[in-house]
Amino acid sequence: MNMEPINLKKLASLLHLSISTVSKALRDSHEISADTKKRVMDLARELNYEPNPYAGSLRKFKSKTIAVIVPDIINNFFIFAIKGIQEMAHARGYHVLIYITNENPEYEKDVVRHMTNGRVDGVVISLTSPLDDTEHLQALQEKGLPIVFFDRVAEGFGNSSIIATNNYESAYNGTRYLIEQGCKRIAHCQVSDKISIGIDRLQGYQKALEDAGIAVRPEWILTSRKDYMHDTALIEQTLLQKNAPDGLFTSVETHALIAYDICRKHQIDIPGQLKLLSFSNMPTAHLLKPSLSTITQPAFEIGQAAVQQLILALEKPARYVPEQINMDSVLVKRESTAKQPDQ
Amino acid sequence: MNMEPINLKKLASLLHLSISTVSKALRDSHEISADTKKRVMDLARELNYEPNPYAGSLRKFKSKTIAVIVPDIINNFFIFAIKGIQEMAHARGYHVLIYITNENPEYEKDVVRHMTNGRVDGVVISLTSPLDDTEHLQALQEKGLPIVFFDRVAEGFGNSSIIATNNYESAYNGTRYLIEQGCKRIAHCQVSDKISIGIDRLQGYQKALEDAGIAVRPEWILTSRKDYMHDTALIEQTLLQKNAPDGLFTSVETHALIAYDICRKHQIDIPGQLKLLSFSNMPTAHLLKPSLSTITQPAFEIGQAAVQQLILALEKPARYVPEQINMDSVLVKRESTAKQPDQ
DNA sequence: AATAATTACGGAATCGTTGCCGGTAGCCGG
DNA sequence: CCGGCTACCGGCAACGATTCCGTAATTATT
Repeated sequence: MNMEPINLKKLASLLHLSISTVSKALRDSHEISADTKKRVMDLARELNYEPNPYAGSLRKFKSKTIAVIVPDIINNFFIFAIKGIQEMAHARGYHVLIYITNENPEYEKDVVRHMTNGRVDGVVISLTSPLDDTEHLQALQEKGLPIVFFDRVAEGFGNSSIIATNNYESAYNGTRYLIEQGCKRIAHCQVSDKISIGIDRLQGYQKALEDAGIAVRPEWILTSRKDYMHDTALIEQTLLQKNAPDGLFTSVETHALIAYDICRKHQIDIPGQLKLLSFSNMPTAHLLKPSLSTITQPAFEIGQAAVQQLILALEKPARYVPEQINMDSVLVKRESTAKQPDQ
Repeated sequence: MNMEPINLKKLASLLHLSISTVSKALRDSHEISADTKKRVMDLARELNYEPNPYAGSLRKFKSKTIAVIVPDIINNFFIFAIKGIQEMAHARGYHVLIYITNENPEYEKDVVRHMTNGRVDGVVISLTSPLDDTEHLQALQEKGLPIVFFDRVAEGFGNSSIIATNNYESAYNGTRYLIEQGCKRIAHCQVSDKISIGIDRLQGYQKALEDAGIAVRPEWILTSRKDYMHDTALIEQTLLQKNAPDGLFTSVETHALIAYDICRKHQIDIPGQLKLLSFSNMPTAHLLKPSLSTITQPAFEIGQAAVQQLILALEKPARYVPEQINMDSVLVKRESTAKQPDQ
């Protein structure tokens, strides 16, 4: 069952040609006659010859492989982004190694560090590490590996493109929308206070409150620890306090779902007592009870754009200039933020 | 910025040692003195030396890389399975290449064919190809590459483990449950009539009908073409005909969501007019309106088990015997199948 | 004290592929 | 008839790491 492998040497001996001739024939070199090319290609096809990718990588310092590093996969944003990354990469002939850091900065560092050995030509990453702790990324840069950030980005990396959404504006508009719907006490649940999207979205939220003349209450800025139990307790306690918020703006769909569960448990009416708005790419948002108002990012397109930038950096380094691409997310208004009769 | 690479040669020259000595020292060989080992390891750590994986792969015919091939990624079953695969693989020191075939058998064949070149040590796959068209998998087998199937499996591959759920029993129990809830006219939407889970689930559905003395109506066995428009039209037409089904049992969550949309559009009451049951791993099933009754597979565990089997085949081929592991799925009863007062 | 065994290291081949260089045969112009 | 040109092909040295083998120096054995 374990057939002996077919390689150039094998082909060459069968065809009574030299290895280099076979190699050139397969690569359609002009140095080889049409006759010979045909003989070589026919036999290669017949024997199902597939060049060993690692031998080529060793010579050419290119692996035609990229890494995608994401904090989480149980999150529809990343699912759609990965789908975009995957499709674009394969369309351009690249293979995709996937790494899930589980929101663990130490693990992310490990993964990134082991990436300096030529296994991949470039990296597409959505960070879980705090913005002030990025030496592991610097190391990659120094090795000359192109990096493209998406969604959770780090700025100030000279060579790196950044693909993100208009987080500040989205959060501003979302918060203002909640205010327009009658909310006066809006809490915000951020994914982290140390990463880009956490900071940008918080600022948008704060600015919208200020512009409406509403004081920002620090105790209503909830910061996730990416721990289900902790986050649940934090949100629950906030929603159950006296004079509780009448609006909740969450930064990831997980927290919106937690809020749903809490409201069911304690019979808090959405949107009557609490209006809920969340960044989310859930395909079921419109089917929930009540349907969930969302700020939806173009996740698939973000993934595609990230890979396009990366491949540009890899294949036309001369023509490549790092770009900061900002895509618009859309606010989809549904029942969870509906204005009530008495409001 | 593009620092010169550090490899064994570089380390050797810096340490005034030979390449082979450095290599052995790093691998903790007994041939090397403790002194030298320490000198080597210290410098390697200081310079952040990472061995080139492809050079080793070339010599040892092992890449420490596996491929996971799935038909789709916008499907929570595969999401959780991929998470399980990923975690287990990384825990055992393997890298994971991901390929999404988009339910396209031709693309799957392409991917599999290009896998015979040593890029991966083994393959974890959920099939999209019909059961009677598996030469591409035979080719892998002949090359000696271990394959582990999960969920959508192919039998009769001597070397291959199979990880699946009790599809027949689950479908039987699910259908019987619908009957117990008062359904008399149950339609079934299968994912395909040519793959394992499609066939097994259909048989379970049919047997449950027979055992209840209900005739199987072929026109109520809907076969997906994995095309959103087509599937929507098919289900819509079935649900709108006169004497329409009073129960729908779908094999993938996508079709359940389609059914939700159709029912909303045409004001068909769930569960009043139509009871809905679906295989699904949706985290939002309990939050839908109405909440969705599901048959939920242990997707994460299936992914883990698949990789465990694969690594066993790779690392202890002598001790490895192909296994057929069947895990139980659970039927979660919710509103979409609730018995009505008059039933 | 002579031989055997052990320790610690270096040399060189090897994995499969690429690409530079060189060589031969045939053809043409001068 | 010879130099130069093109078309076509082969030899060989890499790429980075592993591993078999060889060897010198030191230690152990009888």
